[in-house]
Order: sequence, then C-alpha cells, then structure tokens
Amino acid sequence: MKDIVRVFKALSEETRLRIFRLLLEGELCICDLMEVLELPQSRVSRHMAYLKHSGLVDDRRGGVWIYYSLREPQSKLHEYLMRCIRDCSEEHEVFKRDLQRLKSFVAKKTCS
Amino acid sequence: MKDIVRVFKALSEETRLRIFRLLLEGELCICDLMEVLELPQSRVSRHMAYLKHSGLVDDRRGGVWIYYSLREPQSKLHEYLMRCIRDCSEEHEVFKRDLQRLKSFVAKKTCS
DNA sequence: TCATTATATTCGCATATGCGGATAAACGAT
DNA sequence: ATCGTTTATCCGCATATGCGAATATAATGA
Repeated sequence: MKDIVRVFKALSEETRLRIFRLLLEGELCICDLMEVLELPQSRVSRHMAYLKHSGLVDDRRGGVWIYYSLREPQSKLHEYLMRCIRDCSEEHEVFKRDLQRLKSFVAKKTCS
Repeated sequence: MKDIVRVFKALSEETRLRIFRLLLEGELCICDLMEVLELPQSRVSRHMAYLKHSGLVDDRRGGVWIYYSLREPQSKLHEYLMRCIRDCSEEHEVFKRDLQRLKSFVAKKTCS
C-alpha cells in the first residue's frame, strides 16, 4: 500500500509529471530537462531525486552526465500509469509542447 | 494539466485511496465508511470533502445521510485510474481487508 | 593543479496537508 | 421546541512540500 501511495505522490506534482512524460521517450539528463522544461537546475534536480526515491526512475553515470530513465514497471499499477500518461498526453497542451520542444532539442543536439 | 495533478493528489493519500476503492463498489455514506475503515468521523469527512473538491466524487442528500459515489469519469485519465485501482486491489492486503469488511457490513445492515 | 561543466545539496521561507478533539449545522422524529 | 443522529467545520499543532539562490561535490580536460 505504501508503494501505491508513493507512486501517486510522485506523480501529483506538475513538474514531476512533465518529467515523467518526457522520460517515456527515453533517457535524459538534468541539463536536457532544464532546456526542454525551461526550469532552473535546482528544481529539476530536486524533482529527479524525488522520482528516483519513489522508485519510478533509475540513473546511471556517464562521465559528467547522469542519465535518468524510467525503471521497468514494478507493479500492475506502475504499468498502467505509464500507459495511461502516454495516452493522456495528447489531450494536454503542456505535454504536447514539452514533447515538441524535446524533439527540436534532440534534433539540434544530434546535428552538432 | 491542473486537473490531472488534482486527481493524482487526491489519490496520493492512503485513507483517500481506500475510500476510492470502496466507492467502486457503490455509494456509501460517512458512517458506513467510519465503520468499515475504523476511522474517526472528522477524518473520513475531511477526506470526502477533499475527494469531492477534486472532482472524483459526487454526493446527494437522503434525509440525514449524505451518500457519496464516484462521478462518471471526466477524462481518459480518470477512466484509467478507476480500472487500474480496481485491478490492483487484489494485490494489496489493505484493500482486500476493506472489501471484506464492507461485505460483512452490508450483509449485517440489510439483515436488520 | 586549475578551470569548467554537470549535478546535488543546503538555506530560509511560505504554503499545503494531515491529525484528533471539540463544536456547529442540518435534518428527522417525537 | 428539543432531542438524537449524521455530517461539516474549526482549532492548534506537527510534518511535508515546493521554491530560488547560493554553495558543495564530482568528473573532465587543459
């Protein structure tokens, strides 16, 4: 039960929801997220720590960067929520905008 | 977006999750929930107000009692979550126990 | 070693949330 | 009118959460 509550708490904040949605597209590091979300570093980092602690996110170090990705779903709930948030994002401007910004960001990055 | 966050917040607390699960079985009033959950009245009432304000729950007055029920799902997310929490409850002792207590409670009630 | 970049953490502050116990308000029955 | 039942709300308190700015830590490369 504690685990269900923890997952819902993790997703009951706008910044974390947006991060979670972006991570459905693949792993990202803090500075990617800062750029896409247009948010200050301390805020992104703090919420990543929260997500990691809640068991939704894994990290791995690669040089200076730390790459964050969604963990393999640990429960039926977890699985449902991933599908659910992916499906819902078409209905929400904020998500759509973030995904668009991610797309251009990745394009720009792989170019250079 | 605000609405998604509101729904997750509403479900990110153990008492409210348990209430939500019980309401999937049908409408209930505060005193039913007090009995089944074994929690004090102010606590149940406070969380009902929260759920109502979050748009997950409706109420109707019937004499002295106020009956609470889940609203028709207002979004894809809302729908997903109802299904999801119904499915997940088999995996969680607290939910199972609550449902069992609800069953005996209803049986006792309709007897008298 | 030193400078640079990426990330984590700390600080002080404001607000939200949760609790039980007490009190208030709404309704029905007598 | 008034009593009992049901529900809502208020109180004081403790803890959780979120924020930006500043600082600390970690890894890289010159």
